[in-house]
Amino acid sequence: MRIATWNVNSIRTRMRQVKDWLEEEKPDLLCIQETKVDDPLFPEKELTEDGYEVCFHGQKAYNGVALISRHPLKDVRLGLTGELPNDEQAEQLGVQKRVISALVNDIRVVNLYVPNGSAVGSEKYKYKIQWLKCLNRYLRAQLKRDEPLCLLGDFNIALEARDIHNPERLSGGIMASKEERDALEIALGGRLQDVFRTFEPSTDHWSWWDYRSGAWDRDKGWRIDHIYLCEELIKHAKSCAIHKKTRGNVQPSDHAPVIAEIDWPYVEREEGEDEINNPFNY
DNA sequence: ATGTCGAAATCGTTTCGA
Repeated sequence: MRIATWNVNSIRTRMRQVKDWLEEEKPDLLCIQETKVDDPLFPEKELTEDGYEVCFHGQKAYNGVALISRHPLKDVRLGLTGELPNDEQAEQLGVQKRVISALVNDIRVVNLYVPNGSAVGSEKYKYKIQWLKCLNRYLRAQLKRDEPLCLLGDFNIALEARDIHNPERLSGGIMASKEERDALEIALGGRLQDVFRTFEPSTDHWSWWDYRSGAWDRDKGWRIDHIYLCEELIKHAKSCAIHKKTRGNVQPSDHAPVIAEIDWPYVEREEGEDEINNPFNY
């Protein structure tokens, strides 16, 4: 099973590129962020006519998330609510459409667009920290369910120095401050592994390049788009790649897709099954 | 550190968010 995340920065502006990428890669599931469109205006038909099942949770101009799937989307959930009853904080934070989740091939997939936070100490930064604390509570409840979990999306946080092109200058600033890094680590709770890092330990792998300051031309990027897997799934992870090429498209998103391959659904082989099922048994 | 984007309203130029 191949699962991808991509902040498309407006689905309506990027639809041609999304369709081209889907045609080339044929992932089982694509999770997108920053759709920037109200639900009634989501271009659903353009995807369903290509054989995808789609669910979305959007708003005008800002935020918005969606799932585009070759498999049935079951038990779709919107926002960080639904885990704890009468969760006022989750309800309040749910005004901004940043979370959509579903069961896909028995995997609980949670697609996130974490707040950017603007500048350390700002009102938006405080909101980001509150939001991450709420995510922590949501994941604590989710992990108790014993469903295989895949948490992915645009985290707007580079957790380590190797995830930033210039850690000396940028560490401590927005997307790299201690408080937001700690808040994300706590939410991950030592139970979720960044699948990209299980295959690639080195720096100079980015998923986002600012439109400004010629960041793409100078390859000055950040790795802020992640795919986290629970223990059970990480055992079956086969690869993880950043599709940097799309950032070089005409009128690109500022983010590139990240895609992971998992050997799933995984069927445990019985002792002697090879001999029974393989008539050539050599 | 901001030189660029995308969307919306204040409408063709400005404002906000990233």
